[in-house]
Amino acid sequence: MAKITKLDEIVSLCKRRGFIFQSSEIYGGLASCYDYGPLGVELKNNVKKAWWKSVVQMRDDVVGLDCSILMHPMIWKASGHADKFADLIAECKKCNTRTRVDHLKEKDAPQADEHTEHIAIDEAAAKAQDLSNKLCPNCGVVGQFTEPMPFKLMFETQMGANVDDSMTMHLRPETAQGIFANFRNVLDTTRVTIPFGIAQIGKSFRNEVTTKAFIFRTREFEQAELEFFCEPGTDEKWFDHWKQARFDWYLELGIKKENLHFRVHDSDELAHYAKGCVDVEYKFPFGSGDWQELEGIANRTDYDLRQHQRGMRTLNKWYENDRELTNIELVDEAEDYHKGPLSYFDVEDKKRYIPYVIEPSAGIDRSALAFLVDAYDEEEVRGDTRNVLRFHPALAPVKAAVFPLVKKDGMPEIATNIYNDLKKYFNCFYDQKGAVGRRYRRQDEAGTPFCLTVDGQTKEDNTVTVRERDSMEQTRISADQLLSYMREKLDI
RNA sequence: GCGGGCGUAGCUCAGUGGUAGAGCGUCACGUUGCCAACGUGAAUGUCGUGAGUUCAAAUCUCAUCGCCCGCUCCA
Repeated sequence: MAKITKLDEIVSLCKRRGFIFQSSEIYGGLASCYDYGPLGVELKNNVKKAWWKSVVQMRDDVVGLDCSILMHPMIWKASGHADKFADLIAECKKCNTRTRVDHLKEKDAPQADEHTEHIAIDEAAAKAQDLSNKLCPNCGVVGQFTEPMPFKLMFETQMGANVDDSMTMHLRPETAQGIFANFRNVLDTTRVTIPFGIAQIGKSFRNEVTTKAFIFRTREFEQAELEFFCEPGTDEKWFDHWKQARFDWYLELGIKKENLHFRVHDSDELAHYAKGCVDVEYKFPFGSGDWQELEGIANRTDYDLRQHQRGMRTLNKWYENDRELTNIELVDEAEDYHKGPLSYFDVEDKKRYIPYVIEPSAGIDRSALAFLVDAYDEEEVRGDTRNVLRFHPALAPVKAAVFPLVKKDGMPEIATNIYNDLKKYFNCFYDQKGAVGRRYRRQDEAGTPFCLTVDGQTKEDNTVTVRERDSMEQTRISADQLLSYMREKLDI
C-alpha cells in the first residue's frame, strides 16, 4: 500500500532535518524562494551529479558547458523570449479572473481553436484595445475587462554601475540559449561531430504569474538541459532515444514506476518551433495528487540556430537603435541560411546543414522534491512509527554513519579511525551520543543507507556491524574490507 | 490577482482580554551494550510583522508579510 504523503509532512520533515528552509525566514520569508540546508544541499548536489554522470560522463557524444547567467540582450531577441516572455493580461471585472489577452475569445466564435501564440507586447497592445466583444472564460460575461496589463516574465537588471549609461539586461529564463550561443565554439574546439550534445546545469529565472507548491514552481530555479544536435531526418530517432533515456534515469534512481509517466503534448499545445514534445511527469502529492512535469523533452528542430543566425545579422540595427530591443525587428533569414555561421559541415556527405535539436530539459529542484517525496516512508516497527527516506545510495546525502556502540572501552577511538578513513571516499557522519537505536532512527530520517557500529567484538576480531537502512538487517564485516564492501554496496 | 484556510518553542499543536504552555525533538550528566529505553537536569518564544482599541492584547480591529488548498497563469 502506497502511503499518501501530504505535502505538509514533507515540508515539515525538510525543515526539521535541515533539507529545505524558507528563504529570508527571519524577515518573514520571501515568497517563492527557498534555501537548501545541510542535508538538502547534499541531496541536490547528488541529483546534479547523477544527471551529469548519466548525460555527460557516461557518454561519448555529449560534452558539458557552464554559461554565464547574463547574456547579450540580442540573445533574447533572437530566441524570441524578449517578445514572447511579455504577456498582456486582462482581468474580468465581474469575477476577477485574469486571462492572457491573446487567449481571450470572441463571443461569437467560441470554437476559435487556432493555437494562440504569445504576441509581442507592442503589437498586442494595439490589437488589444477592443475587448468589448471578448468572453471571460471563467464566468462567461462579455466585455467586462480591465485595461490589459503587461506581465514581464523575464527578470530585468542593470549592467554597469553608472546609472546613466547602464544597460538593461535579463536574467536567463532558460539555460538553453547559452548552449546555442556556444555551438560554434564547441564545434571548433572539441572535435565533436554530429550527432552530439552539449549539456549544462544552472540557475534560471522566470517571473511566473503564480508560484506553486513549495519548491515545485519557483521564480529562481535550477535546470539541467541538454541540447542534442543531430542531422535532420534523424531527429525522430534521437527524440525517442532521449525520451527513453531520461525516463529510465528517474527509475534507476529509485522513483517508483507507478508515480512516473509520459504526457505527450497536443499539437495545439506545442511551442511554435517545436515538432514534438513530451513531458516526464511525477505524481506529486499536491492537493488532489496531480501529475506534474519534471522534465520536458522537445524536438526544437533547427529553429534556435536559425534564429541566432538572424540575430547575428541584426546586431548593427540594435546599435543603431540605441541598444533598445523593442524598436527592432530581426532581419529576414538569408536564402542560403543552411550555409550560415551556425551550420554544420558533414565531411562524409560533403554537405552543410543546420542541425536539428532534441532538448531534454529537467528541473533540478522539482526532481529533488520528487526524489524526496518518493523516498519518504513511514512504517510500523514494534508499535513505533519509523520515518525513513529510502534514497538511492547515489542520492543519499550521507552514505554511511559511523557509531561506537557505547562511549567507552576504546570504541569511540576505533570508530573515529574508521570514520576518518572512509570520509576520504564518500560523505560520512560520526555520532557517539545517546542510545544506538536512536542514532539509527535519526539516520533513517536523513536517508543514510548504512550505519557502521563498532562494538565489543570489534576489539577481538576486528569486525564491525553494518546495519542496512531499508531492512534494518545487520551484517558483520571485517574492518579491513569495509571500504571495498561499502564501495560495492554504494556503487561508487 | 480572486476565493477559502492557516501563522504560538526546531517539529506537531493547546491556549477567546488578565503571569507563555504540552508532547516530541535538542543539549548535559548518569545509566545502558544493537533499533526513537530509563533517570536527573538544562536551553530554546519579535505568539509572522506593524499600527489601533483597552488599565491590560497571543486573544478584538485594520493593514501587511508568508504558507497551504481551489481558480487563474505556467516557452
